[in-house]
Amino acid sequence: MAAPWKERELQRREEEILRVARQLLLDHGYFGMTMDRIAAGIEYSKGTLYQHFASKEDVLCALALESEVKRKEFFERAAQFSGNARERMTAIGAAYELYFRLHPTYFRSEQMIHSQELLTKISQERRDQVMVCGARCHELMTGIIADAQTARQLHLPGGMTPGTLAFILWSLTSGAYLNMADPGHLEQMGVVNAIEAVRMACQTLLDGLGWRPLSSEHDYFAVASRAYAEIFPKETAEVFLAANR
Amino acid sequence: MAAPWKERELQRREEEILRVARQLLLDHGYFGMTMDRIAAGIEYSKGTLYQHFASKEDVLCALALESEVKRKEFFERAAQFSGNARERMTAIGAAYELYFRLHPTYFRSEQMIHSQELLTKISQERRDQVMVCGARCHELMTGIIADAQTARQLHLPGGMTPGTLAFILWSLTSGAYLNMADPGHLEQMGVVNAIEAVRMACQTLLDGLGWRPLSSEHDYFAVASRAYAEIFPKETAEVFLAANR
Amino acid sequence: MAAPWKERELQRREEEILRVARQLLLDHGYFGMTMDRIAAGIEYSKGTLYQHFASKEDVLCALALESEVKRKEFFERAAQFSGNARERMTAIGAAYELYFRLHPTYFRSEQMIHSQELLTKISQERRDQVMVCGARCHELMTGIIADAQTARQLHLPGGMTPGTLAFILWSLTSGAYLNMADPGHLEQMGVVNAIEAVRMACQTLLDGLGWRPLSSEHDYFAVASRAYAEIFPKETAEVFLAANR
Amino acid sequence: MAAPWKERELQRREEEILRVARQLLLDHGYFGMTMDRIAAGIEYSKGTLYQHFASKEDVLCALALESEVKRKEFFERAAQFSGNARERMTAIGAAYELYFRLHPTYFRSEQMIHSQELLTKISQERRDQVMVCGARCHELMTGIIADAQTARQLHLPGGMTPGTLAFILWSLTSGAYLNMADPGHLEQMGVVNAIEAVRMACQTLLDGLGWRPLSSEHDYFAVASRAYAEIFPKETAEVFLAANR
DNA sequence: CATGAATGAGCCTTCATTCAT
DNA sequence: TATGAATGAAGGCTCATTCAT
Repeated sequence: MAAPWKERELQRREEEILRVARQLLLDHGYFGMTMDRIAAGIEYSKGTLYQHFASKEDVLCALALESEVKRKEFFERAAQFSGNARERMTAIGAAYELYFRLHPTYFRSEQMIHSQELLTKISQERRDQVMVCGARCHELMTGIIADAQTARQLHLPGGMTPGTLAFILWSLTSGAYLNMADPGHLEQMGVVNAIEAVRMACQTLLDGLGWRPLSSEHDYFAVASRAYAEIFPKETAEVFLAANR
Repeated sequence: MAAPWKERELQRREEEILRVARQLLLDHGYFGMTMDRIAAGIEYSKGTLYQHFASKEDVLCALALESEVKRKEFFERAAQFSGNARERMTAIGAAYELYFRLHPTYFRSEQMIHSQELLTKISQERRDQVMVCGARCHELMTGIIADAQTARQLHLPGGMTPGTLAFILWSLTSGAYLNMADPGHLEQMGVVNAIEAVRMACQTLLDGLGWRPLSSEHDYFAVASRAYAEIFPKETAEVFLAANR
Repeated sequence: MAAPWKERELQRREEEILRVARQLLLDHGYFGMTMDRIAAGIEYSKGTLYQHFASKEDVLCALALESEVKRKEFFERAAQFSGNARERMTAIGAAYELYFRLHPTYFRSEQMIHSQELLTKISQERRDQVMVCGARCHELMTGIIADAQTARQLHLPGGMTPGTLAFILWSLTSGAYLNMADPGHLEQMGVVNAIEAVRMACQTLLDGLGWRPLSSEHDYFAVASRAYAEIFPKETAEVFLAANR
Repeated sequence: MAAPWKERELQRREEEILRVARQLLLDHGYFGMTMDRIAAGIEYSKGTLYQHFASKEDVLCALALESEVKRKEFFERAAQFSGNARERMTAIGAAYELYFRLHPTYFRSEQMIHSQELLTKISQERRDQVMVCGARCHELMTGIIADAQTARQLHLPGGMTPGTLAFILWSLTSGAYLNMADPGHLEQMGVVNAIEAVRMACQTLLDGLGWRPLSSEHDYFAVASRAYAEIFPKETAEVFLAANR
C-alpha cells in the first residue's frame, strides 16, 4: 500500500484544495469559504474533500500553518545570511518584504485568521503549531539583536530588551503592511512608496539606537542586494518578473 | 411622548446593546456576533433589539462609528495642544495611547471592522462617515509634520512626504497595540513594557529624522505630563484609577 | 355616556381605518397590509386601532362586509326599477357595472378576499354575514328571472333553473371584470371596449334564450339611461365626472 | 452519477413536492404555503427541498408553469380538431371543461397565482414564460374566430373584434368555474348542473351572434363526443372513471 | 382612553457534516 | 474509494398582539 505515485497524488490534491480555499477566504471571508464552494473549485466532490480534511476548521488550520511555515522558512533562511548582526537584521527585513510581495495572499489570509477570532475555532494542538512558527520568527530576530549586544555593536537603552526591540520592528513592519491593504486609502493619505518608507524607518530607528555599523557606515542597498541574490535568488526573480509583467 | 426619562432610558439601552455587541464581536468575530446573542446579552427580546437597530449591519455601523468618533475626538483635542510641532506630535501619541488604554475594546473592534470585508457590509453613506474620521486623524498628524517643515525644524529625506511619515508613525503604533492583544504572547517573547517601548521607538525615529527639538533637547515626560493634565485630565485620572484598582 | 358627537367621531375613525386598510390590501396584498402600516396611515396609534378592531382578521372581515354590503345595496336599488322583468335585469347589470366603475377598490379587494383563502381566516359568524350579502344579490336576480317566467316572457330550456341562469350572468360579468384587472393584458389580446362587450354578451345571451322583449324590441340604451337617472343619479354623476376629469 | 433510476426518483420527488405545495397554496394561500409545511408534507427535510427548488419563489413559478403548460397543451390539441370553425371552438370548450374536471387543483391554483400580486413575485423571465402560455390559449381561440369570419360563417357586430369575443367566452367559462369552487354555495343558489349550463350558455351566445352552423343545425353532443374520443381519449376515460368511482 | 415599546413564534434560507450507494 | 443527496440546527428578520404608563 501507499504506492509512491499515490502519495504524490494525494499531496497534490491537498495543495489544490488549500489553493482554492485560500482564494475563497480572501475573496469572500471565512463564511464565504464554504465546503461546497471548495468542492466546486476542485475537481473532486465534497466527500473526497472530507477525506483530506476532517472539518472546515481543519482546512482553516492548514491554511494558517501553510502561511506561518512559509514565513518562518523565509526568516530562517535570512537569519543564516553571512555578515554582521546589523546586516543579518537587514536580511530579515528583506525576507519579510519578499514574503509580503511574493505571497500577498498568504500574508492577507494570515491576517484574517489572526484578526477575527478564527484561531479560537481550531484545536489547541493545531493552534500551538501555528504559534510556534510565530515564536520562531521572533526568536530569530531576538537572537540577532542579542548577538549585536554581545558584539558590543548595540547598547539598548535601559529597560529595552532584545525581545522588545524585535517586537517594535515586527510591529512597525506588519502594521504598515496591514495598512497597505487598501491602496486607495494610502493614496488619499498622500503616502508615497510605502514599502521603501518602511525600510527607511527601520534603518532610521536602528541608527537612532546606535546599532553599528550605522546605515551611514554601510551600503544598505548592497547588503539587501546580496541577501536577495544569495538567499532568495529564485524568489527574487519571481517578484521581478511579476512586477514587470 | 418623548418623556425625558424615557428618552434617557432608550439612550441607555442603546449603549448597552452596543456594549454587548462589541464584546461579542471581539470574542466571537462578526459571524459570532448574532442578533440572538445580543438579545440574550441585554435583558430584552430580539424584537426590541430591532426597534433600536434596523439590521445587524446597522449595529456594526454604530460600533464602527462609535470607535472612530471617539478616537477622532482624542486626536482633535491633542492637536490643539500648545507647544511646538514636536510637542504637539507627542501629544498626539499620548492621545492614542490614552485611547488605547481607556477603550481597549474600541481599539480592537475598530481593527476588526477595518480588517476583513466588514466595512463593505455597511452602506456607502455610513462607510464614508467612518472613513472621514480616519482621514481626519491622519490629516491632523500630517498637518503637524508640515508645520514642522514650515518652521524648518524638520527636513524629511528625499521622497518622504509628511503623509508618509504619518503613515509610518501610525503603523508602528497601531501595529504594536494590535500585537499586544495577547499578553501571554508578549511575555513569551520577552517583551517588557511594550507601551513605553512604542513611545521610545517613535521618539527615536523622529530624532533619527532630525526633527527638532530632539528628545535629548526637551523633557519628553514633562511634555507628555502637561498634555495629559491640560487636555485629558479626566481621562488620565480614569486610567490611573483603573491601573491601581 | 355615548354622546352623539362621540359616536360620530368613532364612526368616522372606523371608516378612515378601513379606507387605509383597503388601500394597503390592494397595493401590497394581505400580508402587506400590516397593523403597523395601518396605524401609520391613520392619525392614531396601534393601541387605538385595536380598540376598533379586535384583530387583523377583524379588519379583513369589515373590509369584506363593506364591499358586499355596498354591492348588495346597488343590487337592491336596481331591483326596484320600474319596468318589466327584462328591463329590471338590465338595471341589475347597469348596477353591477356602476359598482365596478365607481368602487374598483371595493371590487378588487372583494376578489382578493375571496380568491385567496382569506375568508377562512375570519370567524364563521362573520363569514356568514358576508355570504348572506352574496346570496341576497343572487336571490334578487333569481327573483327577476322567475318573474319573467311567471309573466310568460321567458321559457328556460329544460334543466335550466332561474338560479342557474343567474349564476351564468353573474359568472360572465364578474369573470370579465376580473380579467380586466390587467389592462395591458387586454390590449395584448386585442380586446376592445371590454365593458361594452360584456353588456352586449349578456343581452345576446338573454335574446338567445328568448327572453322577451328581445333587445331588438326595446331600446337598451334608453332603459339603461333611465335606470341610471332614476336609481343612481348621484353615482352616475360621480362616474361621469371621474371619467372626464 | 445520473443513474436512470436515480433520475426517475428525483423527478418523482419533484412532482411530489409540487403536489404538496399546490395543495397548501389552495388550502392556505401563498403565505400559508410555507417551506416548512411543504417539507413536512413530503417525507424529506427542508434542506432537501432546497436542493430541488432554489427558493419559495421558484416553487411558485414551477406551480404556475405546470398549470399553464397543461392547459395550453389541452387547448393546442383541441385546436387541431378536424371540423369547421364552430366545431373547433366547441372542441376548445370541451378541452377547457376537461382540464377543469381533470385538474381542478391546477385550475384553482392558476387563478390564485394570477390574482393578487403573486405573479410579480417571480422573476420577469419566468413570468414571461407563464404569460406566453396564456397568450397562446387566447391566440388559438382568436384564430378560430377569425377563421369563421374568413369563411363568412360569422359576422361580428360592429366594434367586436375576434379577440373581444374570445375574451367573453373565456370570462364566462373561467368565471363560472371559479364560482363553482364552493359547491355548497351553488346548491344554496339553486344552481343545477353548472358545467352543462356553461356549455349551453356559450352555444346560445354564439348562436345569438349568428355563428353558423347554429347549434340547432348540428348535433352539439356528437361533436363534443367526437372531440373527446379523437383528441382526449385517455383523459376522458380518466374523468369518467373518477366520476363513477 | 391613548400610546408605542416589548414580545416571541414563525418565516425563508444556508451550510457543515454524514452515509447509503 | 468517490459521490452528492439528505439532514437539521442556526441565522437574520417580521409582525400580530399585549400592557404598563
